[in-house]
Amino acid sequence: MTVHSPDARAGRTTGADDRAAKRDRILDAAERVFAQRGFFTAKVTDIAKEAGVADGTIYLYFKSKDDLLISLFESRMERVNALLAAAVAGATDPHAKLMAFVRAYVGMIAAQPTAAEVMTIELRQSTKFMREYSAQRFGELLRLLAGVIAEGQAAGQWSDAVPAPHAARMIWGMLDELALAWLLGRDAGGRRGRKPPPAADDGGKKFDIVRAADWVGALVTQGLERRSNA
Amino acid sequence: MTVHSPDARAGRTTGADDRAAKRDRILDAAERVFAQRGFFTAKVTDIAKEAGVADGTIYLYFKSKDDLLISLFESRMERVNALLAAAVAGATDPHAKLMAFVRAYVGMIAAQPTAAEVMTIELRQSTKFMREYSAQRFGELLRLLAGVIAEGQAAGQWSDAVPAPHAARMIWGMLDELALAWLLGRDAGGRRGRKPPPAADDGGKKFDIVRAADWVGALVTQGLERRSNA
Amino acid sequence: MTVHSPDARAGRTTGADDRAAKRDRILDAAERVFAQRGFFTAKVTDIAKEAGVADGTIYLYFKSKDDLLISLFESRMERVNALLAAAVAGATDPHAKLMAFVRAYVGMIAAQPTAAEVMTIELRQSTKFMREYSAQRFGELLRLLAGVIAEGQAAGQWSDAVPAPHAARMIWGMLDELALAWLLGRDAGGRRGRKPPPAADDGGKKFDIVRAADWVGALVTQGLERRSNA
Amino acid sequence: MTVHSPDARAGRTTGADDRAAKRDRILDAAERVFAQRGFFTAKVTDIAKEAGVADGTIYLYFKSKDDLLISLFESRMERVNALLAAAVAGATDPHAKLMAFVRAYVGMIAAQPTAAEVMTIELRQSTKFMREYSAQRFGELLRLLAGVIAEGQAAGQWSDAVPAPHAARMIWGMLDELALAWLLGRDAGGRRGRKPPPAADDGGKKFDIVRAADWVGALVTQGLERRSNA
DNA sequence: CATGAATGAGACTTCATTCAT
DNA sequence: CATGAATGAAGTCTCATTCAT
Repeated sequence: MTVHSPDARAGRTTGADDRAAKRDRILDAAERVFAQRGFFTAKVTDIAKEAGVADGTIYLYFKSKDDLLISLFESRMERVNALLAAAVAGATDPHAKLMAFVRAYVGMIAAQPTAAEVMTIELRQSTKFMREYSAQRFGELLRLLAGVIAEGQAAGQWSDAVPAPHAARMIWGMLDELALAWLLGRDAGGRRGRKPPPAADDGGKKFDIVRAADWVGALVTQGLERRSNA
Repeated sequence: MTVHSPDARAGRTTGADDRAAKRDRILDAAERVFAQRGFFTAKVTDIAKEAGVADGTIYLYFKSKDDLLISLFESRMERVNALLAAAVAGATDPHAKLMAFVRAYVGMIAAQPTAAEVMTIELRQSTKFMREYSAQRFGELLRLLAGVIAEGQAAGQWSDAVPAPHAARMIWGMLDELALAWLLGRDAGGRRGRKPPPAADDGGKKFDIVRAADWVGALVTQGLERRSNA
Repeated sequence: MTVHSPDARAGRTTGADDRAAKRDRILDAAERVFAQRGFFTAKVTDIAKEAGVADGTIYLYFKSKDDLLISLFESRMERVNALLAAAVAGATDPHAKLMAFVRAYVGMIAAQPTAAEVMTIELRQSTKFMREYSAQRFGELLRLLAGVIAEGQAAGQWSDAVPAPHAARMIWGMLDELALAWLLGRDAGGRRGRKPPPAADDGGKKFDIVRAADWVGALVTQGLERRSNA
Repeated sequence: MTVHSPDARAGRTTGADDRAAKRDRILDAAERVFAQRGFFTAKVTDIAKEAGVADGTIYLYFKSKDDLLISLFESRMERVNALLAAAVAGATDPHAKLMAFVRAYVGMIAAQPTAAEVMTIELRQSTKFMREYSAQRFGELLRLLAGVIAEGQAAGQWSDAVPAPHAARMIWGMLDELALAWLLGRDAGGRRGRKPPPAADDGGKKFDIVRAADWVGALVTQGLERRSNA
């Protein structure tokens, strides 16, 4: 039976897998198109074309354009959270966990800039609805990080001057801003050829995002102040 | 008062002032509507209604909806940059300058949350064009902050492990993320009544944004690590 | 009929034919609406309604309202030029060719007054752009006619007191003006019920446009002057 | 009283004259703007600016944009009809009258091309309403010409194979088409730099419109045919 | 399931006209 | 009379979504 199924050729397996595969193809296409055009500017037709399906097909897999956006966010966020959780789980003490988190995140940015661009720029703040929605999902990520901080504070290793949840926010803010700067700086000048004045560096031009992990580590753990005994 | 001015009668101001005043009224209205609906969702009609003018009047003051957005951004950004510059100028040593910057910013957020919401959420990443455009304007702010950092580093007071421009980015990221958390937490639940699970605090709920200045100060200058000699 | 054509079932034509057919339906509808309301006064909605399609459908077949106008002009002009060329080709000597041209044209006016009205009145001089555009297309028609004149002049049959291209223009002017008079006279009084004073006939009231061919023939070949030997 | 009137300076006379003068200024401005942009494309603001008055002022002299169009048409048509009538009145026999008519018309075209452009192109066929309206005014002109023809026919000088009113139409058509060709050819290539293929002359390029009077004379009186006894 | 032509609500923007000054 | 800022109706065009094939 499977042999004669039109989908059985080329090693394809079940219909359910086919369905999932096509859904993923659409999500990947949406990611590319959103990254290029932005969510509101992106047209469903563009995504369909990029995915190699008909416009109507999109609606067999997603209820609406909004639903597609949310599903994409969901999908990528799961991936991110899983990766970060694994990184943290692979370390032992709080400091190592923090660095693992930071390194995992910047590594991901560097490895998948298109996905990162969509996450960092397009998906986050598109609509009020999305904003509230994403807050929940980012919550997981933030709680993971806050857990690490709290652990370090509980161990007496880190100061508890800053409540762990807010410290987590702040660290996340650093990472996020660095990611944004790197992503926007990547193709600086862009299609408009308009370059910002190169004289005064505002940190927005090409730099090594992976190295930025060390900056975050340095700032977060030791701060700017020179240690008297260092 | 002087009766010979053609516009002085009946307390009327000059035509130029009238024009600027109405322009401002439209910008204020746009700010409120963008904050409520988001840029793409906001309709020109809504803004006109909010400003108490006819639809067509908008186009006597702005070339297009895009132009309105950019003008709003420009206007608010000037205000922000001026305020921060003044705060920094009022302080003497790098540490005081940094704290002045941070306090001025969080104070502004607290004082004008609607404006802050638009700046932090809507205006920043609306379109590719806007993104590039805003990058330039944020550049000013970042260079101001980077200047303070560099000054502290040059004075030997602060470590130069992190290049000043990137340190500025990171500090900005912290402030921005805290602002975002506070702004979204302010009316959490929103018009959809959907509340995030209250159990695990992710730092997104009501907190005192002004107090957050101290957190930033603490984290930036001393880091998390407990001083050996403290 | 042949069952193996994938589109032959149920008498359906090919998709390409469908597309062309609907395009034509829209053009026909536009012709009627332009004739009735004029190009600038005609609303896209009117055309859509007349064609029995949705507004948006127009834009699946034409880039803009302007494009629709141009396409209509193009379509009708091709038809006219082909008909006139065929008429001329079917005659042998210059005089016969001239009369064939004239008769074909007035015949067309009589047979398709709506199309003629749009060609003669609406499409010709709508915009600067259209004007330049149409000049090119009318050029073909004028060159055909000029060729006939030149042939007669070369054969020594006709005087070359008037250069052929300008003679062609003049003959075309006669035809055009007669067509205009007839078209406007057809439904004189129109929807406003305002009738021109019927006393003095200015040639604008109902007359037989087909007979006008003989007038053109008479005037063009012999002029008004009575022949001394006639 | 008149001395102190603000309008009395510079030899200006009564208020009524002022009013008429400004009305004329607006009409002249409208003529220029219509010639340049076309009736539908021309904006009332453009005309006001060209006339050096405020937008609202237009409405103190004309009921509407349509009224302005009609008044302009009226004004220019009166001038044309008066001129042609005078020319015809200055001649004695039908042939001379005909040539006087023709020469007066082409002379006018050559002398006032802007006015001619508006008459020939813009004003004639703008709207259904205008079309019917202009038919009446052109009627005068056509009746004048038809009178000349009829006179020649009555004198036995000219064949009555073509009814005078229709002969008048045809002659008018020649003149009109020549005028059109000359007007459009004047600035051929125009603002788009798109030149029609120069190879095949269609009579649309620069020629002497005044000489065209002779062509009309030749064609109308003698036709194309070579006289056997010539 | 897949297609993609068709739909039609709704957005932005223009511009003739008005009216308070 | 003159002004010109304001009005708001109306038009063109877009694009998410549907549904017959």
